[in-house]
Amino acid sequence: MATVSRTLNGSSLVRPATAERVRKVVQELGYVPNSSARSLSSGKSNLFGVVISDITNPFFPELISNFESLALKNGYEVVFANTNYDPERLDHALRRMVERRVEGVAILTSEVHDSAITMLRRQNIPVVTLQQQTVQQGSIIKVDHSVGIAEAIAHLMELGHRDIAFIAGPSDLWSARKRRDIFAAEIKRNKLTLPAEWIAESDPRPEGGFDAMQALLKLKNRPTAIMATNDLIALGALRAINEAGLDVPRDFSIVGIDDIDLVHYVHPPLTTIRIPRPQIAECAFTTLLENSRNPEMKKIQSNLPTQLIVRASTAAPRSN
Amino acid sequence: MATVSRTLNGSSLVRPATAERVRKVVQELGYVPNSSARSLSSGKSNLFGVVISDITNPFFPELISNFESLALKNGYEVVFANTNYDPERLDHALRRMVERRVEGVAILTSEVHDSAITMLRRQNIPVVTLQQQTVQQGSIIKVDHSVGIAEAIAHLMELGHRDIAFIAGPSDLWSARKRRDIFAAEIKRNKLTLPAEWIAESDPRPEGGFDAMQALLKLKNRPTAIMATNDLIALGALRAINEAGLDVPRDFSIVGIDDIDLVHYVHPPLTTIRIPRPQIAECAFTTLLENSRNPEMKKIQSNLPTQLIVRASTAAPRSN
DNA sequence: TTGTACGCGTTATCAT
DNA sequence: ATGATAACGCGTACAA
Repeated sequence: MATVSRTLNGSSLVRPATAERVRKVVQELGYVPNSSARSLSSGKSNLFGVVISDITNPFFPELISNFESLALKNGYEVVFANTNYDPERLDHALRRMVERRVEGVAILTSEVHDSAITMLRRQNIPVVTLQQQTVQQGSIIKVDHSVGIAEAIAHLMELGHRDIAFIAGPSDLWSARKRRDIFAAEIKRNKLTLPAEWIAESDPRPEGGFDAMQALLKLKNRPTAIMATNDLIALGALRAINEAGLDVPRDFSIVGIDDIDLVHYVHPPLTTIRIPRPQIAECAFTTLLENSRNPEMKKIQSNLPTQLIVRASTAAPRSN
Repeated sequence: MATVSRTLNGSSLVRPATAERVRKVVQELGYVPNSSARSLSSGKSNLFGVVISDITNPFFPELISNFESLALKNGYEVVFANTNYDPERLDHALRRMVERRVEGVAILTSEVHDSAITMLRRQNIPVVTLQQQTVQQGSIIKVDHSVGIAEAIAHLMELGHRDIAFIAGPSDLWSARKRRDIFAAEIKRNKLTLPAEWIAESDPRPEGGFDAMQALLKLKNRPTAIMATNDLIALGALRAINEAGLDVPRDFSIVGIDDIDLVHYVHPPLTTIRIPRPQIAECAFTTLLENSRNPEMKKIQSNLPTQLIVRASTAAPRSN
């Protein structure tokens, strides 16, 4: 029994001939080790948890895909959970992850309460979150949106725009408020005017952007450029513009955030602010890995840049 | 100890007062049960596995999302794996699922070898796959593509098209070959001509569609309509057409397959053949649930319809 | 209604 | 280099 275990775990304390014999029998019997028993006995789960808020937003699958590849390469497995923007589902998901004794959790949602994380910390489980002002525990991946947003506004101004609206995400999501505030601050810094009605609030999905844009189209004082808090919203806005018989970038310039692959494939390809997904995934993984090896739980902070990617959805405003 | 276990599992054989006391202590200690120990002892993992081939294709996240919701509602958890079209990763994923003693696996990839499934069947694990001719074991979800493809061709012919090309997926994927063959048969049935060069082969991602369409554009005898084996490929083709300065549907009509949400949000919105994702997810889940309750493992076969959804990417050909 | 004791499949510790 | 045996944390049959 012990020898079998040793063989399967590649211990060197087993005679090659014996190992061979073991492997043969294993093969014949179709024996597959039981990972529950394994982790119960060893005290190691070899599991990381990843929580995201919307698997339907292409931003996240790429994150997951990258994280999973890294994990597999390092002999870890990954459990996923999709909260669908529902805090209750977040709690459920984290709970289940604790039950599985994951060795670390990456919470890559836009909103996390401290209470959720406290549970994890009580169990001494390393946590990494995306930058969230409300959360002060665990390691944090900061994504510096201000640079990208500043670049975007500068780009639009250079093209001649002075009337820029912003379609924000739901204001109960901290990340959405944060991006909106950065936008507003940057607008102010550039001494542009920003009527209240140019800040729209939207569900973070394309439908939301569609609705928000329809509202903007009804305004008497229309902006000439639209920035959206994510690409999906920007796509929804684009559709609303098209359905109104108007054209991008002739009638409106549009800038998104995220740089999901699909913005290449719409017409016109979207100008957007790239959020470095591969780096986020890598950063989350390595942070978890380090934190789980070093139980001292020193907080790791990282700061990832954003960057404007200019494509065809921005141009000089029509009146120019 | 036993009383604690009973309390946590909601046994009625516990005096309410005791139960309350237990819960309080549990709360204070921050105790969370260990699911490994639980499933080791009970012999039940309460786990289903889901394997998909490309999490980056929006077709799959919706599948996952639906499946996960159903599972949670029924007290099950789900482990996912993304094979990235790599048969080796499929084997790895299935292996890990067996190690976790999942109570069923849904293999929702386009290609599965019998050998992979044999391992699962040896362990008496229920399996459900999408229709795959090579695989004869386990339950099967059939998706009837022929109806949708026939509808699409009829729709194009009604508009006046007679020259229809097909961008197929990689011919080493059985599902890709199958769709292509159905298309070819349907073309023949309608007595249309189908030069060999109108059957393009493509990577199943937008880049593939882009490249394939560029090749089609170089042809002397161009088709007037393009059908693609999935929506992502269709989006790639659409982009290639746009970049060539041409217009859809003026210069080419395009029909995709899948009906992913995003095809609403490109311009023009894509005509496509809807594959019923929610039903696939539900069918996969209920099949697994039934099969895992009834260890007799009777094969369940279901047949799901496809349906043409007409939007704005199809119109009469220009020459008409 | 509660507590005791064994077993689940594996790893780890000790002998051998 | 190998085998016996005690954990790991939970469920459960059985005793109390």
